Amino acid sequence: MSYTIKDVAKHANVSIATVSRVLNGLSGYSKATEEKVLQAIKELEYQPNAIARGLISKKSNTVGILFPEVSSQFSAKILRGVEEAVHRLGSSVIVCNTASHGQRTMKYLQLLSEKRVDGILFVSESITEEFYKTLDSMKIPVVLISTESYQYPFPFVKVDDKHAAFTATDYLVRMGHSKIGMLGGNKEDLIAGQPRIDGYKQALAQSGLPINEQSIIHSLGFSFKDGFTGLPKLLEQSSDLTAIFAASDALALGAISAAYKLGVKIPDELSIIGYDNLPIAEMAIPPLTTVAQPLEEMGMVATEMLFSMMEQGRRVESRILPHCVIERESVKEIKPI
Amino acid sequence: MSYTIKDVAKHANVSIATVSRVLNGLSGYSKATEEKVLQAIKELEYQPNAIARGLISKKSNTVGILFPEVSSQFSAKILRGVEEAVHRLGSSVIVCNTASHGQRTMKYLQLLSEKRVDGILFVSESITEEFYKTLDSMKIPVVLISTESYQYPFPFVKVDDKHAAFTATDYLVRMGHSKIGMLGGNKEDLIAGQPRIDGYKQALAQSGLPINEQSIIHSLGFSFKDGFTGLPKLLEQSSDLTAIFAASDALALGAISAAYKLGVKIPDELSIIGYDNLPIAEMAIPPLTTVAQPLEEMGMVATEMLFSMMEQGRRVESRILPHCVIERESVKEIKPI
DNA sequence: GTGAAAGCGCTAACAA
DNA sequence: TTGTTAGCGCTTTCAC
Repeated sequence: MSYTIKDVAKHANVSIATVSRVLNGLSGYSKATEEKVLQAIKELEYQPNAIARGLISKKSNTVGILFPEVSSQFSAKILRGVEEAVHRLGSSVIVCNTASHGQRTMKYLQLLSEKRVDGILFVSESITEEFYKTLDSMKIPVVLISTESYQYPFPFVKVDDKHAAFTATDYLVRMGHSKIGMLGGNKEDLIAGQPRIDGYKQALAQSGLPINEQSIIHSLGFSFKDGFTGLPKLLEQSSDLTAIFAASDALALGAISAAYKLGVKIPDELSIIGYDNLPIAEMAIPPLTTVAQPLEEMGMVATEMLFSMMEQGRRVESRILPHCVIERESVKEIKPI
Repeated sequence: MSYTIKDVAKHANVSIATVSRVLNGLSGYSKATEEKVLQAIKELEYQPNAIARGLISKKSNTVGILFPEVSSQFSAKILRGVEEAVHRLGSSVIVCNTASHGQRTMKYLQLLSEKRVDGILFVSESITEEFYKTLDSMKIPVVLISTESYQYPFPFVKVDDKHAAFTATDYLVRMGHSKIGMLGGNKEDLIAGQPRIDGYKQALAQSGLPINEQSIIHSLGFSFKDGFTGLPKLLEQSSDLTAIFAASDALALGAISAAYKLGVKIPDELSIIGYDNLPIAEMAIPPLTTVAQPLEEMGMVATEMLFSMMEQGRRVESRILPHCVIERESVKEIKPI
């Protein structure tokens, strides 16, 4: 059992109130008592009990973060930014892996509520009515990362998916491509799925290029496997493609592996641009050209938003962070005909 | 402000002691009062305050985990296993990114101590005397993951690095290779660096193959970049190598990328086996044959060890988890001469 | 079967 | 400048 403020008080021959004062850097004691107290703290190696502090201050100095999948590179990068900012701001972060499972998410929300976390970060998933209700009843700030809600008023930080997809596709156009296919994620996904398809189509339309539904593959997810199985299908449907926009880096890597198996040379016979700029992008062969989302920064910005809501008690503006294309070697410039 | 046990008691017309009893599933009340209390809890949507509970029970139901780098795939996989087990066991996990920085680590230890976490998981890094002292003074269970300490008595869970490196190298031998090089990590690293080199040498020795220091590159780390710069050097020192054991998957992928640039065909001209079996291993071209560490399982097992120490108060045995080689396509079988 | 009351370690209002 | 005291929300004796 470690020492309490009482022990320190006794040791320093002062009251616990005085100890509390020097502990919290308040005024109301002489230099001499401060010395005495500090000395006692050092001698006893006293550590204030954050739980007792939390009980009275009604602050746990802890925030919760919910991921559909903590072990993905995507989540890990966001977590890195969050962890950095949270600690800089004097708090800790509890991580929860929801596995995109509603009931599990509810259990976590319950848990975080009982633990009296000061705020919640919600990543990638969409907010159901059930989530909203309990989030709302907790009366603590919530910030969404890499997702948004059209129905519920939570501030968010993300990239403009449609715009980023436009940028990726437009980059391909500028590199001389006109037969451009897309390896899409789940089109039911209104936040990260459909908007990227819209951006792709808009880029094509803006350059006067035809939009052909045969040139799009809609996968169920954004995974390597989806890309691996998706590419052959896409090439079968549209054999004259010279470039592909993949809606995630994992999808793109899967496509590259499939292309390798098919003997299709990247980028000589087929160019590919990805989306995310995960660490794997630069490990690809060839290194993957991709549209970067500033994941760590998104985590940091979201955390800062959360804290300013916690401190000032008022809502904060959502933030759209800039994306940019990272040129590597998976896209080849071709001469327009 | 949410409701307290007092409100529930008032609402149900019982004492707070009774509410506490039903909350904790203790005996000492009639079926009828239980109903009343449960009803009141439901109506008020009462949520017990875990902080108040923690103050009195002296348990925070929280454990801390320290990583040198949370955002690596390696850490993320371990975290996934830990998160799973921790929640199954009724706790939460606070993550800390030490950046392999001593002072930062000390700050986190301090923080976790003040938060009165029930246990600590320490990943990949080695325990300094300073860490040991504060860990020891916290008087809570500690379990090491993917590292161990020769000087301090913390139980650990890891793979047998030397043995796993032996297995990897021996696999290459069995596939007919006799000119085998190694892309090593930091040899100053007594836990993950040197043992893998030892395992490699032992496998060679056991098969009567010569050990040539020119066939080993010692990098500073285990990263993609290290592999990328390491391979050309290795090939320059020993141009007749037919196979390479890389001490990590990242190192192996870096080597594969470098080989690609050099025009060296994998596995036709050079075979490569990795170490870790991260998700990136199967995304490589060609898919990487590697020695798998069961990272998620390591996280789960370590967590279970931690909890059994917390509950039973006594030390627990360290665990060496089995490794195995995952055959993919980066190693070619060659006929012995 | 149920309630009153003490107290976990701390902060903050109020006195002195 | 300093101490006394009343809680924060809960668990747990100890009475009844």
